[in-house]
Amino acid sequence: MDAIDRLLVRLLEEDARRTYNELSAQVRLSANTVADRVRRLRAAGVIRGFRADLDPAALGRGLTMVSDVRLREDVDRTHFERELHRVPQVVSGARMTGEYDYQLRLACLGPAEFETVVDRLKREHGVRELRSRLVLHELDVSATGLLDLA
Amino acid sequence: MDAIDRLLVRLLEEDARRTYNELSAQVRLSANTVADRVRRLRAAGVIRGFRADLDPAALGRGLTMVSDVRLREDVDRTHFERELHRVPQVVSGARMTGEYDYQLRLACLGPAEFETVVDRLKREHGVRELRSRLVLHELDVSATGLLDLA
DNA sequence: AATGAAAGCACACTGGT
DNA sequence: ACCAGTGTGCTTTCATT
Repeated sequence: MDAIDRLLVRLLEEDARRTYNELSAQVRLSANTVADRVRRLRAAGVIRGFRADLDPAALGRGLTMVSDVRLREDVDRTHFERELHRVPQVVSGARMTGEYDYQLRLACLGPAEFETVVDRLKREHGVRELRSRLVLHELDVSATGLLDLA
Repeated sequence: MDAIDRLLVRLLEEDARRTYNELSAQVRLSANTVADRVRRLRAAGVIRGFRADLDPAALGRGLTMVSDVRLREDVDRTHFERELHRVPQVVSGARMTGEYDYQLRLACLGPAEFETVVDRLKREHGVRELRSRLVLHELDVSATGLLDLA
């Protein structure tokens, strides 16, 4: 994980579809060596994968809510986590310390859909309490931050 | 934005480096047409870009905190949002409704670094109050959700 | 919008320093 | 770890429907 690896990661973070050839020109190594390095970064788990970055709004999901969630005492967390992918509006989530057990991010068509999601989480997934707020807008914080101290 | 576009988006969401050739085999159109469709999806803003998905832990940032933030009355939100990228530990953020003004996600080396970030946000960025909790682990919710109703 | 043909590139191998 | 050469496969452009 030297300076060149960090540069490669940064370039792929900007545009994951850059060719090895293009990368090689930037880092002044052969395309071959670059491909090797990228494979190593993947194998090491630094790069988890390459994803298309989608705009929920452009897909009609203009309403994003962040919901803190507390589960009922009797529900199994592992089970909750496994079953959560059945609710398509849940776009991410994390277990957290603090007053609540999880924080979920919900991308919805509108308030009506959010309402059905709330009901569903309570009815089918053992959610006891739910504290939600609306995302007004996302900040773009140029994801290069992860590399500045790595 | 028909069913084929949705399938393409899903495939690129799984692996953004799939070739047009591979995609063409999946959707039973020519590679050419697939490339056209993907370009259109980009132009339409449905696909914002292609990103390498990095593991903060593998980069040494093993401590992720979620912090709700309230700004001092006198600070300009636009300015706050523009200057935030100077704090490399801030990996994402959003303006929100509710008791707090923003929610930030902070990827830190450890508690000591988090402490310096807290101080810096208060000293340099007009943060008045900060309510933080630790991310225990992220859930993986197979990001296909955005497409199931799109 | 979709297709096929063909030129130009990029990629994965192998082998070699 | 890095590089060069080679064959194969990919992307792109253009003409066509």
